[in-house]
Amino acid sequence: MSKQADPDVAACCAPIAARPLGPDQAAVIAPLFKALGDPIRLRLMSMIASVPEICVCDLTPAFDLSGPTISHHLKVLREAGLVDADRRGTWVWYRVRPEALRQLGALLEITAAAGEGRPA
Amino acid sequence: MSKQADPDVAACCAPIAARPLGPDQAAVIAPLFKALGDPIRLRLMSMIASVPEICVCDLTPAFDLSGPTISHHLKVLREAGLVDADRRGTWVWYRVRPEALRQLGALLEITAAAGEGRPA
DNA sequence: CGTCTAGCTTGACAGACATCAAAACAGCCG
DNA sequence: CGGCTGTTTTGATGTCTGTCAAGCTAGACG
Repeated sequence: MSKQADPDVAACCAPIAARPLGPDQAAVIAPLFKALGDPIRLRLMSMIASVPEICVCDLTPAFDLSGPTISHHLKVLREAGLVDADRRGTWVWYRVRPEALRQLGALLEITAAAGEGRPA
Repeated sequence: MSKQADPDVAACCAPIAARPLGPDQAAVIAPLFKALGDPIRLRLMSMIASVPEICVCDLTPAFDLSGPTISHHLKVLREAGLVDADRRGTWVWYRVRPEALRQLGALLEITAAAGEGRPA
């Protein structure tokens, strides 16, 4: 376990609207959004984020999908660095990585510089 | 122009971590994240969000991609409801839809309920 | 009307992705 | 050890996506 890509958090902090993202920063951040860009993964993410931690055995039955498919989606979230998992005895427990969530949230903040002050 | 899907903003407001997203809400929101899940689109989005509005003719030369490809990505952003566009004379101008950005930002906020209070 | 420029649409194609079945792996318990 | 449950990996398959070339539309300008 515990094998998730560390997405070089330092590369991005300021909101998307503060100044244009460079190609490198975009290449680092886009995969995080992509990981959330699937309804199943978004629900998984929100289920995991709603509690301190949660067992795969509680996630799988919430979907009309095979076990391997859920496992695949969890792996995507893991490799994006959005969640963390470890096995405890028979079961595997997932929890969210708050930094990653916070980082994305900060990116979407709308600052004074943004398209807010537009007339129409 | 001005043909973007209106993603039923009412369906979601509270952070992802507040409570699990229902399948319907996830189906509405995931496409927004998906639209941001491509490096090119993320850069386009950030370029558009950095100024009140911007002409396609200023976006295209920033990338090593054909015009049609940029146009395709802009269409994806448009149909996701993240940006808005209209033609003014010869040029087409894009601007961000602040509500959409704000909505996504709110979703990623980490509230007291989240995985924060975990011991290790 | 004719033509030029800016941008979009269509068609085609290679690569990526979601899904499942089958097999493998990790712990428990008899 | 041998079987049992829970989870991940592998392989195969159909669908989706990013890209470009070629063709098309909208407006400006004679």
